[in-house]
Amino acid sequence: MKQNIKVAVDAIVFGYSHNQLMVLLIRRKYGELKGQWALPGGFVKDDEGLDTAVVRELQEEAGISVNFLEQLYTFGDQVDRDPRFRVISVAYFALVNPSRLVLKADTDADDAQWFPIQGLPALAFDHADIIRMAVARLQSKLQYQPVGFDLLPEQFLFSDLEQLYATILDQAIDRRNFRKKILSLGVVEETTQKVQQQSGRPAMLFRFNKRKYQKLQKEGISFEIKFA
Amino acid sequence: MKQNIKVAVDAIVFGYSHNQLMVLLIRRKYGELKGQWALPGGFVKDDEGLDTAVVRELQEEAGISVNFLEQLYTFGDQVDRDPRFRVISVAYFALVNPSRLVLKADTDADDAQWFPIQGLPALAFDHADIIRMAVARLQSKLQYQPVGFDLLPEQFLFSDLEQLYATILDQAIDRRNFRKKILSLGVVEETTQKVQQQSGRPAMLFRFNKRKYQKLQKEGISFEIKFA
DNA sequence: AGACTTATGCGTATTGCATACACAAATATA
DNA sequence: TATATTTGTGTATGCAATACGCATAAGTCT
Repeated sequence: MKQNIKVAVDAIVFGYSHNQLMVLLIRRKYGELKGQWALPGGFVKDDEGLDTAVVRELQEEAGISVNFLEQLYTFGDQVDRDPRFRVISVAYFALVNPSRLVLKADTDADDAQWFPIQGLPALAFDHADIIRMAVARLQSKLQYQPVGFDLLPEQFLFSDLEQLYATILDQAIDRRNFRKKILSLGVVEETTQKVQQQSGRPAMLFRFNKRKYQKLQKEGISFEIKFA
Repeated sequence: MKQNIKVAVDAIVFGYSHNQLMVLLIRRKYGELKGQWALPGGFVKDDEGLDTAVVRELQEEAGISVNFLEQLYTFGDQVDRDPRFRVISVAYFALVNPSRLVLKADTDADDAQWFPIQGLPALAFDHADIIRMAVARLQSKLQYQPVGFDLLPEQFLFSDLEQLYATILDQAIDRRNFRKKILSLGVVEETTQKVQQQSGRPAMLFRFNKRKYQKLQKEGISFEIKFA
């Protein structure tokens, strides 16, 4: 059995800070593409699972562990997507919340960096395409799964959640209807704490109800078509 | 760069006949697992894309070409899913309509066969898991994409379409509401032909409006959440 | 101190779509 | 001719998404 194809994993890690959707990128240190920015990832070892490989690479390259991880798509239709040799890449979709957003300087701090989704640098390989697909996935996910939890801190303002949806979906949101919708799902709870912003009425802090959240994450948000 | 992982593709091909959901399986001819049933598929060549590989394998192993093909998932978390050596498999989801349902005897007719989803034989590798995931995908797809077209003949009865949904989703359907729903999407058109079944009122033949169908297939069926 | 600005929090009317359900039409068969 | 069988259509109800207005609680400006 002769076959000469290498298997890599890549991760698109999304974070949310300062009202912006961010993506984690790594500056390549070696080889032809040295200096270029790319998604974190690398080759899979012979004795490790694909999932294990992503987790390891994220730890090695950015010292980060994620809140949410799922397979996105496997890129391998184009034989020459890697200029060096034939590589197929299993791409993973990941989310981190702010408490894990800080990049440890395991590797040089300079090599791993967050970029806002609108201001990405030139990327190696087909990584720009991969990110585009990941953004689409995030957007659609937002509509049928309560994903916000994995991007927000423990406690947050309702306006934060609203901003997050507005930013990622890139559309205006009616605050009142949004609130009604989210509260009706029962995934967020009011805490007893208030927070004072710049000016205006102080806001209540909210937190996610983890149980209901995880339940809904599995089941999906309540819309199924029922003919019967 | 030392890595010893082989890349395979497998296809879950669904067909629909005699009011049953069918899956295409292949009997393995060689090796340790000789005689066992498995999904059609095989190793990817060094100079072909993943998508090309699936199409080729389906042609080689069953002499079949499909109506719909999309990537399902890549299986590679378990290192020993293939007893021979490390293999990751990119699984594809495919649909064929009855006009292509016939298996050419390219290979022995005996080696490729349709099985009803409820009556599958013992399967090699983790192929039973793969099929389970594919069925779930088909069921959910049915709810947000007009998939029926790729499983039905050019012209069909409304009751066929209804039966198909009922069979795959495994639930009873209210004929009147189903009809209303589907017609409101505008993807099916009445033809001028009537057909007489066993007894009862003769039924009109319908066909899909390909344009609207393809449009909806890309956009998804009309439910987005709009907060604004 | 009072008027104004800013942001939060809540309520109500409307509309559209999913659901539930009943009967007429057109054929075969007994 | 009556009965069974399958197709085809219509209407009432309820819930959820949308649209929209206003009160509340702060800071800020004059």
